[in-house]
Order: sequence, then structure tokens, then C-alpha cells
Amino acid sequence: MSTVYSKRVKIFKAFSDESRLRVIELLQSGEKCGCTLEEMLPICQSTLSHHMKILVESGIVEVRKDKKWSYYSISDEGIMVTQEFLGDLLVKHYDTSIINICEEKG
Amino acid sequence: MSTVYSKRVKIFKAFSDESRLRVIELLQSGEKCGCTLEEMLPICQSTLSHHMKILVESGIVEVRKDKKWSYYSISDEGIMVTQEFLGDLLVKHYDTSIINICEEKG
DNA sequence: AATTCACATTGATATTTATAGATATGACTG
DNA sequence: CAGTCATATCTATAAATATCAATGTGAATT
Repeated sequence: MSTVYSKRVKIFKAFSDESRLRVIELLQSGEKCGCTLEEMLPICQSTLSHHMKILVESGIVEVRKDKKWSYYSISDEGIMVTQEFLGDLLVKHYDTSIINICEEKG
Repeated sequence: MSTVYSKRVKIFKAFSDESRLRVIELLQSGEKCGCTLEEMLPICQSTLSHHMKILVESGIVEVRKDKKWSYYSISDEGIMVTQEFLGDLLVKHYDTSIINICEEKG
């Protein structure tokens, strides 16, 4: 995959799963450790660990490790990057032509 | 999948592919018909059709059919819904506790 | 009517992904 | 130092996905 798009795809994929959306919602109320998330979600430990890895590698979530615990939180940086990507994608350029070409050709 | 999340997942999945991100970028400069998109992308017709179906079903893209052509454009409604979902997900509630519980338990 | 064109659908295939069980690691506990 | 806890990784498997060739469809053209 082109590197131009791979980071964006990685971020959007991180949002593309119910379990991960639920994790993000749980993190809205502040930092939580893995075991707490596990208690609050209907998935097993290895599955949660898998999802957290995807969230962290996308940049949306940050980990802070202390003693035996991993504390996860939403990343401000990750939020900004995501919003920028989405903004870039969704801004329409109304000043350019919106006339379709095919109809003219046909 | 819970219906609470299925629409959100559907939208984020629509953004989770390089070809579809490129389609959205092409549509930023205005409505385009399928054959134009096909010319501008390194994918075959059936693959494009598949991607356009996903984009349309997610609500991000709209189709207008005229004669034998399908004209695709970014949906204002779809944009708003996506931005709302992302906003909902990423708003932190700083007023609630950010104290981790596990450390206290351990 | 036969052909061509734009697009959708189907079928086959390879890749990716979600999931859970089992195992490993590293840290605290008794 | 043996046991427990939190987490990560590995393995296997089922499901989802991306891709393209082939075929279907409906409309326009000749």
C-alpha cells in the first residue's frame, strides 16, 4: 500500500471495530488500565490485548506502563491527526468544475 | 454486531482502504462518473464498482444515475454524520475521575 | 437486431482480521 | 522461591475483505 495512505488507513481501521469503539468510549471518562477494560467488555484478555495494540499503533490511544499495569488513554495528538485527515478528505473544492465529462463525450 | 455501533463501523470501514480514500480525494474536485474514476485509478471495473457500493452504502458518497452513467459525489449529509461520530468518540470528559483504580487495589 | 458501453453481480482466490486457548514474561505477594 | 496477577505473544480457526475474470443487465448506437 502506498505510504501516503497507509497511516490514514491504519487510523480508520482502528475505528472500524465495535470492541475498539467501545474501548474508546470507555476511555472518554479518563485513563483506564487493561484489567478494568477487560471487566467492562465481553471479550477475553488476549483479544483485548490485540485490540489495544491496534489502537496504540494507530496513535489514537496512548499507554502508560506502571508496575504490572498498562494504563490506556485517548491521545490528544492522535485526535488532532485524525481530525485533520478527516477534514482534508471531506473538504470539497466547490470552485473547480462539477460538470461531468462523460455526458459530454456520450 | 450491536446496532448501536454498526453504522459507525460501516462508515469507518468505508474510509479504511487506500482505493476508497483515493476515490474520495478525486470526488473533492466535484462529481465524477464511474468511468472517469476507473480511468484515474489502478483498479479494474468490477473492483471499482465494489468500492463505490461500500462508499454509497456507508452514506459518505451519493450516486446520481443518468442514462447509462453513474455520477458519484461526496454527500454533505454523510460528512456531517461522520464528523459527529468522530466528535462523539473523541470528546474527553475531563470532569470525571481519571484516577486509575487498579493501582489502588494492588 | 446486433453491437457497444457503463455498470452490477457472481465466482474464485488470496489476504486480512477477530477471536479464544495456550503459553510466555515480568512483577508483585505470601 | 513458589504462586498469583496483568499483559503480551503464539497458534489455530472462522469470518470478512480485496481483487479480478467472467457474466449479466439495461440503455444507447449502428
